[in-house]
Amino acid sequence: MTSGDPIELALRGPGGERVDLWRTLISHGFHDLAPMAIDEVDRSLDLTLRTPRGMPRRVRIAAADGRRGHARVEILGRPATSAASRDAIARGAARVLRLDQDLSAFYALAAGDPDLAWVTAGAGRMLRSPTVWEDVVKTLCTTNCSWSLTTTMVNALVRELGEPAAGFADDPLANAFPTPVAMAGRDERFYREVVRSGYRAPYFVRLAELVAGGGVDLEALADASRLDLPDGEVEALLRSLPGIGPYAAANVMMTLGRSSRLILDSWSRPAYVRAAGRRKLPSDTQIERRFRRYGNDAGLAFWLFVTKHWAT
DNA sequence: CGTCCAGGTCTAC
DNA sequence: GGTAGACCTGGACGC
Repeated sequence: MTSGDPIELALRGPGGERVDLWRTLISHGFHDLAPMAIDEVDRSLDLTLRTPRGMPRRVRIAAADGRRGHARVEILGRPATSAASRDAIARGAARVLRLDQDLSAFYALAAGDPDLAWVTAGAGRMLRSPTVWEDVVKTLCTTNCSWSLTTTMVNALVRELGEPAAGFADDPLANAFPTPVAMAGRDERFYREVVRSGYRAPYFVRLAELVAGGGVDLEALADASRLDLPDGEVEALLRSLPGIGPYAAANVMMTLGRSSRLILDSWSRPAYVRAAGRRKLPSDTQIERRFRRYGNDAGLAFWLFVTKHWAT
């Protein structure tokens, strides 16, 4: 094997569960936000990963042809890399696909639910960003606005403040997502006038300063060693961040593999009504009751319930 | 042209 | 603790 060969990842969960790669890539809308880019024909996802040293690298994740149950991670732009960079890229890709998450207990429950038995074929991994920071900022960009404005804001952040990926100098939307330090270097006026973030501008400034200054360690929330931390504490920490309320906290938590909270918003509520074949919108409490049997995975069960049709 | 509202949150009662 | 009202932006509508 040379340094330019694609990296292969076995698509199996820690409990031996099946992993549906495509279903994972389209598990929620963030695959449409820069620097990620989905190709629905090729069924591949491009994204940009930082490496310990050197420029960020652009990679493409797709099914490995000829090897069932494996994903291929191709390094784009400048394929040749050091062993350390390849290792970082392999770990980054596995992290984005959530291959470390054990869904076997959830699948055991879902198998007995006629509405959700289908998920045991490999659904339920929520695509996540290379960093918790990126998922928090992007989630903030989804609050109280249309998806097109979300795209406008994220594109501006990546284009203006992200570090170019090796071999992609002419494609600013392939830049790595900006670091907290890079975002802390801009003022409220920049976020209003360039990013078009409106009243969210001061949130971006405060959030970036908080994280860049070490006041909050978001990345620790993804550490396996912190899994003993109760969901309530994680939620409280997220809710303490500027602009992060109940919806945003639940959304970030699901990317952390903490899916006890239902993501109830103006999109998911009507989606539930359609998926359940109901005529009118039930209260949030009624919806929560339907998924209570899933315990700490209630939010995941709800999300899969309302996005079932995405796969087909 | 104006009004409404999108994958909400914050502040002030 | 619960609930109005304000809040940027831009696309989709109705007039």
